[in-house]
Order: sequence, then C-alpha cells, then structure tokens
Amino acid sequence: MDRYDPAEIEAKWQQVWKEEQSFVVVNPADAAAADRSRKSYVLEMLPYPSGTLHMGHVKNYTMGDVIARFRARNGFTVFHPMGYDAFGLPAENAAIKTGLRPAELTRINTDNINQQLHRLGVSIDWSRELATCDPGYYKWTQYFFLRLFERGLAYRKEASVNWCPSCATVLANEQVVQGSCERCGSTVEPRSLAQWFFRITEYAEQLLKDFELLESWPERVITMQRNWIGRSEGAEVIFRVADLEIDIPVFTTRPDTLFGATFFLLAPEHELVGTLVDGTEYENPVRDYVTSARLKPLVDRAVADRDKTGEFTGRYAINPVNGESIPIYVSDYVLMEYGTGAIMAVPAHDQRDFEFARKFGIDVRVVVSGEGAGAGDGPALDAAFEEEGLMVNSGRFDGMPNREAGSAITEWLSVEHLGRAAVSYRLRDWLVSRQRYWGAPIPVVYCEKCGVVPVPKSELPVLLPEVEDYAPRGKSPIATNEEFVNTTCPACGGAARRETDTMDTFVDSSWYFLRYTDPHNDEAAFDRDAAGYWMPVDQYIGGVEHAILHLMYARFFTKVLHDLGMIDFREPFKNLFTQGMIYYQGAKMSKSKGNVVNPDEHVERYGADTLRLYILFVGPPELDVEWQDQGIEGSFRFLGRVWRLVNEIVEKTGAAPAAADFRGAGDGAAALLRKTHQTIAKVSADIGERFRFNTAISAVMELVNETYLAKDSLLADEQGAAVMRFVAGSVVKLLDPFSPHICAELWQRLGHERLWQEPWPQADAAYLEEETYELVVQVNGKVRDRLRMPASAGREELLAAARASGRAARYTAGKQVVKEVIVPGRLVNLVVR
RNA sequence: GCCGAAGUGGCGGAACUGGCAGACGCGCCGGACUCAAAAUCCGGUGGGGCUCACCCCCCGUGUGGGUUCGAUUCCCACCUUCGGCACCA
Repeated sequence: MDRYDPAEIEAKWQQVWKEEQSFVVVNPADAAAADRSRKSYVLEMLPYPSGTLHMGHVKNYTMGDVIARFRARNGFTVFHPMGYDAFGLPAENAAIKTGLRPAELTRINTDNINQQLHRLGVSIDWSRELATCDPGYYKWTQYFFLRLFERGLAYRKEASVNWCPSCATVLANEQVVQGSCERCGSTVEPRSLAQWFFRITEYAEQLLKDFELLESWPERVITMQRNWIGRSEGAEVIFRVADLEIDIPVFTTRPDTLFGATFFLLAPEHELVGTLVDGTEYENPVRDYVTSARLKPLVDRAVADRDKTGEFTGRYAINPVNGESIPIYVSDYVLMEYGTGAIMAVPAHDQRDFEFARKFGIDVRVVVSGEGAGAGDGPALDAAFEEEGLMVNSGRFDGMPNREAGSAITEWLSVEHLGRAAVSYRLRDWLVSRQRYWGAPIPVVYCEKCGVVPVPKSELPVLLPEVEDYAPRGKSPIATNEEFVNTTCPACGGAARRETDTMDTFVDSSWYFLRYTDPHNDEAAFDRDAAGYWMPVDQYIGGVEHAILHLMYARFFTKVLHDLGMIDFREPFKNLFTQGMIYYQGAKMSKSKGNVVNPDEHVERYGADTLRLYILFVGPPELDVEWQDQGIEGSFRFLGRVWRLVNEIVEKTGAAPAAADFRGAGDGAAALLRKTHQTIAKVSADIGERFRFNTAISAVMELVNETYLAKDSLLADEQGAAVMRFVAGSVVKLLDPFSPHICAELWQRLGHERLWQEPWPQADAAYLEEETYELVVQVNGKVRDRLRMPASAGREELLAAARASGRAARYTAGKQVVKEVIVPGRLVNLVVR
C-alpha cells in the first residue's frame, strides 16, 4: 500500500477539475422559461484581496464548498461563482509603501488568492470570475450611479460629515464605530463638505418590511439592521416662535407629554439659530456656543452621561396645545441629523431634558402620573418618570391613560393643522464619495453653465487615470491629473471639470452577485433573464461583521434595481449563514495581534483536505471557535486512517462489486451495515438541514472506528467483504464534501470514476431500525439498571421487566410504588415513597 | 444602561422534541509491534469514596431558587465572558 501523500493526490484532482471544467455551469438557453426548481445559487462573500487568504476565508469557502458539493450531489444545478472586491484603501496604502501601482498590486494579490482557492479544491465556476476594479465591471457600477442620480436617489449635499484624518477621506455612518474609523481606529472628525449621498433613507420602510421575504436569516442580523434603521413612531408638532413669524416643527415620540413641555431646544447646526439671535444681546454667546459645538469630536458629543450644556437664545416658542411661551435654547445634545433638529423638552418625562432643566433652573411639570412615580410635583422629582401612567395637568386629556392620550393629542393636532402623526428613522443617507484613488470614479462633471452634469452612458466607463502620487492629501489624488480633470460638458460642450472623488467600495459589492449571472456582457450590467434565473442567492455565507454594512447596502441596491425595473425580486439573499470567527491563543486572529495562523503552511504540511476537515470539525460553524495546533494533527491522522482502511479493502477484495442486498449477512456485518445507514442519515441531516458540520464529521469518524474493529473478521468471508466494500464506498461519499481530493482518489481505487458526479447516498430505512435496545430503569429518576429489550416490546412488557429487575428492586424494596412512567424506546421510571 | 449570544472534563466540543451527561477529536496513561524509536493498531481516561478486582455508592453541565416522575435542555433572579447599540427626542 502506498502512503497517503496529499500533495500528489490534491494536485492530480485539481488538474482534473480544471481540465474537465467540472464546476462550470452555463446559463439555460431560454432562461426566462427554464425550470428553476433544481437550481441552487451558493455564494460566499467575495474576498478583499489583501495579500493572502486567512483562516476566516478558509472556513468561509470550505463551508460554501461543502454546501455546494452536497447540493450538487443531491441533484441541484449548483451555481458557485467567485470574484474579488478589489478596489479599496489597503491596496492603495500598500501601493504608497511599496511603490507598486495599485492595479499591479491588486493583480498580484488576486492571482495569489485565485491560486490559494484552487489549492483548497473549492468547486468554483471559474468562468465567471470577476474583479470589481476591472473597467468592464466598474463601468456598470458607474452606470448604476447614474440611474440612481436620474431618480434623485444619488444627490450632492453640503453637510457635516465624518472625516478620518488618517485615511484622509470621509466615511459613511456605518463605517464609524464608537466615533472611530472602522478600518484604522482613528478618531473621526466632523467636517463640512459637499459630498455625494445615496438616499437609502427612502428605503427605510422597505428594508424593514422585506425582512418577511427572507427565508432564513440569523435573528441577530435582522435585529442589528432593525436597530440600525431605528424606526420610531410619534408626531411632528409645529411650534411658532413668539414675535417672529417662524414655525419650527419638532419630532416627538411622546405627544402625550406635550403639556409638560417647559422649554425648547435647537441643534447648534439648526439653520434658524442665526435668525433667532442676530442683532440681539444673545448673538455672541450663542454663536460662540455653536462654534465650539461644531468643533467638538463626534465621539465626545455622543457620550450620554456628559454634562448638559446650552445657551439661551432670548426667544420663546409657543406650545400649540396650551399657548404657553417656553424659552428656546441651543444645546448640542440635540442632533441635526435626527428628526427636525429641534425638540420640545419635557423634563418630567425625559431624563436628558430633566438633567438640562435642573442645570438651567427650568420648571419640571409632571403630566403623566403613575405608580412609583413622583406623583408629587416637579421640584420633588429626582429623575424623569418615563413609565406609563394617567394624564394630569393636561386640560381635557386629564385622566386618560397616557398612550391613548398620545393618539388623541396627535389626532387633535392634525385637525387643527398644528401637527400630524410622523415616523422618524435613525438611519442616515449613505455617504458614497471618497477622497481616495483606488475606486470607481464618480461619473459626473461640473460645468459652469450647466452645473452638475452626468456623464452619458455611451461615455462609460470613466476610466480611473494614472497618477504619479497616490498619497492622500484631503483631495482625491486624481485631482492632480489635469488631463483627467479638464473635460468638456456633455450638455453644452463648454469647459467643465470632472468629479475627482471615487465611490465607496461598498457600492462595488452591492451588486456583484448579479454580475456573476452574466459576467461577460458588454451591453448591460446583466441579462434580465439570466439574473432572474439564478437569483436570488439561495445560500449566502459570510462573516457577521457585515451584518449592517454590506448586507444592508446590497439589500438597498437590490430594491432600487427592482424599482428601476431591472429585476423582479426585492431581496438578494434568501438564506444567510453567518460564520463565527476563529480565535487563537484566546484572541481573535489578527495581524495586529500577531496571532495569525497561515493556511498555506498547513496546506503544505497536511494538505488542503486535512485543513478543510479540521476547520469545520473544530466546532459549530456559527460560533467563534478556538484554533488548536494539535487539533489539525488529529484530522490528518483520521484521513490517514481512512486512506489505509479503504486501500486495505481494495487490496483484499479486488474490484468485486459492493453487493446490493445484505439481508442474511452475519451479526457483525448486519451491525456494521446498520451503523453505515445511520451515519448516512445523520450526515445528510447535519449538512443539509442543520449546518452542523462538526457532528457530521464525528459521525463518519465513529463509523470508521467501528469498521476498523470489524475489519478482520468481515474480510474473512465473501459476503463480509462485499459489506466492507459498501461501507468503504459510503465513507468516501460522505466525506467527499469536506475532503474532496482524497475521496476522489479512493473512489477511483474502488473501481469507479468522478465521485463528484455520484448521487448522494441514501439511508435505507430497513437498516435503520434496531431490533433491540437498552431500556433504562430508573427509581425516582436515578438510573438503577439497563435491560436489553426487543424494539417491539409493549408498555406492559417494559413495566414487567423493570419490576423484575433485581438491581432496581434494591431501591424499591419495602417501599410503595406510587407512579410508573413508561417511555417506550427509552426508559421506565418507578417512583417510590 | 439597553438588546443579543454564550458559560459542560486538562483542552476543542457532543447530547435533535424534557428522558443513560461528557459522542468525536486533542492531550495524558497503559499494552501490542520494534534491537530501539517514529508511525501504526488495541485499551483506559469527569471528581470523590469504598471491603479501590472495573463491584458498588455519592457528587457533578456558571450561581441560587422553581416547575416536573425526571432539567445541560423549560421558568425566575443573579454572576462572568463576548458581540451590537448607546444623548436618536
């Protein structure tokens, strides 16, 4: 018997798969009419090509491959493409360091990853490979930008935005974590800049509602998105500024507390602040306050337990429900980006307002009174009362439950044209401009005469020009390329300047799954029927770190494309699986912590089959797991064990077929057959239904262990040998999705061809049933005996056997049996007193 | 502070619908093979007690309570760890 040599076997089969194009699928000739019931689109999040793949990728792509191979063997036409999220800052930063052009560097990295994926033996349709930095791809990213622009969904606006000083670019809200840049960790600064946004807020309601179209998504991902979108129901109420003919609307979720409003607040950025104070004695202090608030880092401003600050404007607002004049202040705890940037403040029922009122000596008026609440009056309160209760001090609404009163007040406001029911979202529009080089140029020009003019479709792509220096200077490096910048206006033919910002790379990855369906199309981003045939993605797999970012942007894009009439579905990913992270030495594997385990070294040392097997065996795929250096050794040993077992069977039984019917086989053979069918059933369910690859693998290990023990006696006779061949074939088939190379090889040695085209084994119910089982006999819930019983035994028989048990009798002697619990197939519990 | 996930041997982890806790793997211990070692094959391995000959008994799934004949599993309270959100009116 030759030794198990993974390097040789893996190269051999990878070559076969490449030559035969084993995993290439073609679009149906008439995609619109084709039967879609047996197609399955299995997709893993595309990698960002930063050098090489890490263990997280290996886990991601192995999981996807197990599902892809499993479905293919179960009769599905599996669509399993791959590409590269190739634009982005790291390539550019590395280019600045190494002097290589980002395009070159990216090419090197994608080639490298392509090779790594081949070496892992992932069953990918390589004919559809794409990179988002190819002009043939980003042409369509730019095209979508223009379609959004046409619809008013892409717009340019001057706003206070998040600026990362270290990346020297602006960031979307989603890319700011706790006031810091998601990528580099620097503290983000506010800056007022004119930037391009996508109007994702327009889709806030759809993004929430369409969760119901999803088949299976992790609940926590849905929750995270729901929280991020942050829908609040309430009312918009109009307050008039006394002495000035100005109306200021506010948004509140508590219209029931309107009678308790004792002051009014504007965000420092509110456009009316100047109007209120200009020319008054309050102008200077208020302007000073606004200036300092604007300079404050966003992190500092977002801290909840910070002392409340503010400035009185000298103006008063009139409360529409009771005509009272309440003072207007400016305070930085009011955010311009949320609601209307102005609020009515009800200190008795909002903790933040309460703190402000106490500091500034403003009245606190209770209008909702409930149990445990300071039913007492304002001065007695030591905290805001935010619970439910009955209305007081609220005119004709007194005595009503506050929830009811909220609706009644909103209704009344609406009749009087002083307000209306309203919904507000926490979600902000998606800021897509970036002042960096390595991205898709935003396809617009600025003309002195015509203003903002979109580049016509026929002139796409707007090619990313070469530049001398990629270093970020607060402006896109492209801005230095005069040849690029200076152009003519597509509308009037006059002189114009190109936009020099590039798009956020999350735009690129918001539609790549559609491009795979028709990757070489020059006429369109994709063919409608091809996309309609393959989409939506049946199983999407990736890291939970994209719960909000990529997954929400891709959902948004899909909805826009639906509304543009380009596709018929509104959700891109029907089922989502989020994998856990890999820990090592107690911490997340990361370059900065220096605790990375390099997959290449392990492929070299043990082979891809072992690495794939181990990474899924180490624990449940959705949980974070700990990488153990010695653990992988065990997986390698196991594959060696399988190798020797199957080879020995081949050597000793020759090419004799595995007999189909083993009825009448000896006891040992029958037991092993039963185990085999049980294993087939378990592995099928674990992969197909539960995604529990670790237990599927351990089930195969059990079968292999039992086979080793039965081996010598079974190989002694002909029928036993036939059983052994059947078992060997089953082991190889069951293990194939995890470790496809060794299985392909062993399958060939068993006298067959192309394991990856074999149908998945089916468990025969006739073998699953055990004839006897071990009945547990309990006394008062404690196990006292185990009896072998026929599977057919009835309740009476089980009870009689339990009562006859001598061991159990020791605990029932002299006592009275007050209850008998009989669970056929499991146990009998005698309850004694 | 709010929301979510998790807590089981020396370690990674099993236990599907409330029914034998610790599958499988790692590590460790012992045996076989070998001049020897590696590799391989076989066996043992939660803790404690015992007339420790493997009979047998007790304890044991983060902590404390509860429901139940029976709880790793369900309920309540708490502790710890990780993730998300956090002045969003």
